[in-house]
Amino acid sequence: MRTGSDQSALEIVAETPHRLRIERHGRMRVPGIVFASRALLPDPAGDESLRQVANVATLPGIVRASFAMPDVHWGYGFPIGGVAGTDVDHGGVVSPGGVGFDISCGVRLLAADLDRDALAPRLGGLMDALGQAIPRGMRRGAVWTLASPGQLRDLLAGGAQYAVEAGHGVARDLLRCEDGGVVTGADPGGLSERAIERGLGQVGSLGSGNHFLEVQAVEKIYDEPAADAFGLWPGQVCVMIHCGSRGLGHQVCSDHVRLMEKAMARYGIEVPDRQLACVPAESPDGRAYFAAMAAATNYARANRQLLTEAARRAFGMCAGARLDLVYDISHNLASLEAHDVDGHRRRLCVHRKGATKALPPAHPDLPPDLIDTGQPVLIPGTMGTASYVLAGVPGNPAFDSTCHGAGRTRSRHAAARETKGRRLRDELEAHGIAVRGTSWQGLAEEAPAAYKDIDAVIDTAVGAGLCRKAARLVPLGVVKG
DNA sequence: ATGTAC
Repeated sequence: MRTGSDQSALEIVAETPHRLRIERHGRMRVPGIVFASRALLPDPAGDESLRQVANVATLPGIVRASFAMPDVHWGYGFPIGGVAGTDVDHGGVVSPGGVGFDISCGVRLLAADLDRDALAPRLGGLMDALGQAIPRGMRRGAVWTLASPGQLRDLLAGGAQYAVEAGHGVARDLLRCEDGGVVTGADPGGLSERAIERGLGQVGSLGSGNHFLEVQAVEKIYDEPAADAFGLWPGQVCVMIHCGSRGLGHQVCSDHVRLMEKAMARYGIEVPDRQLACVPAESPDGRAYFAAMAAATNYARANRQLLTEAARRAFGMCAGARLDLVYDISHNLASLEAHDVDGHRRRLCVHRKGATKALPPAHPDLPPDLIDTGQPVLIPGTMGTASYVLAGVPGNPAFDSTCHGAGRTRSRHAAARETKGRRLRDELEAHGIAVRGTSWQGLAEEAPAAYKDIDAVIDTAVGAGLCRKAARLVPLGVVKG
């Protein structure tokens, strides 16, 4: 198989129907493992993601394999849908490209005490209210305008916990956030002035691209005990929020890529692609990135918390309904974790870029009420298609990781060329899905036709032993960034 | 993803 413009062939072996192996060659330290059938791979004519899987396999300290999830596609340096663990006690690196520009981009699911049939007559009004209440698009305001850079620094240290303490949410919300809604080790003082400036006015905003707030309904339950523990039942109305750390996270990534491009030589590191800039995780530059990434992570968590409050107000007013947090989880992060590798316990820096952590049942990091089910995993589909709630399983080969979405097959440009925004809106409305967008082009770029089949992606993730299904959700209305 | 380009 040849990939894109690069004329050197990658040797790819199908190990199982759900798993391909890219054989080691050149400077690869480990093989590439892609959890996909050949049919699910992006078109190699416009996608270099398998070449990227092989490139990641050359990084210092990488162990086990360079992994790709079933939704893999071309990204900055690392593929989106990539997972890589490096041994930090043996020179293992951290790379901003392995996290992505939208640091701690993720998904939050809220469950209403409301059945879809009861909402039906009021859905239009609710969507209007959400359309008014949810700031979105490029530089278009936010739910919470911070008073000062000092207050932003408190938020960067405190995440969703800071937001709740300031009155934006309830204590129970934090029990249902990954990491309790706040990661430790953030150094807000280490962020550039530009990052702080960009962050001040965007707390509680969706942004654009594939970010959205969707009103959904539970269509099917696959795992009753898990659904019970997550608080989900058939016909229930839910809200899914997909967004990240906005301009602040983007600036953090840019700042540290630039620093690492210069610092790499000092550590004697060479990479096959400039976009894989990295430094040892346990170096001053590596620690600085981690501390800045943690601050951006807390920003993203607070962002989703503020949007939750805006959605709650709309639901209270228009539907007389309450929204409880099911879970909040990131799919763009690096974290320090202990894993068994070749019979030894190792401290790894696990990069997940467009990949979601999926801890198995009984994992010590789970809260007590989720210990028997495993970690809830939230997978947004595309507009007009299903979304999934999954759960972690034992024996996950990819450091307890799974997919994060449907995964693009067509570029934004190609999608916008082939689909008209207005027509897409009309089609969605004809299928009973209310649309509150911001730009016709933005809508067209997110056309479902530009993505893989979410059901096929999920079935592959399950078949590969990465997760199990808990519930399937279908869209009723979408507020588009 | 992103004040869609320093």
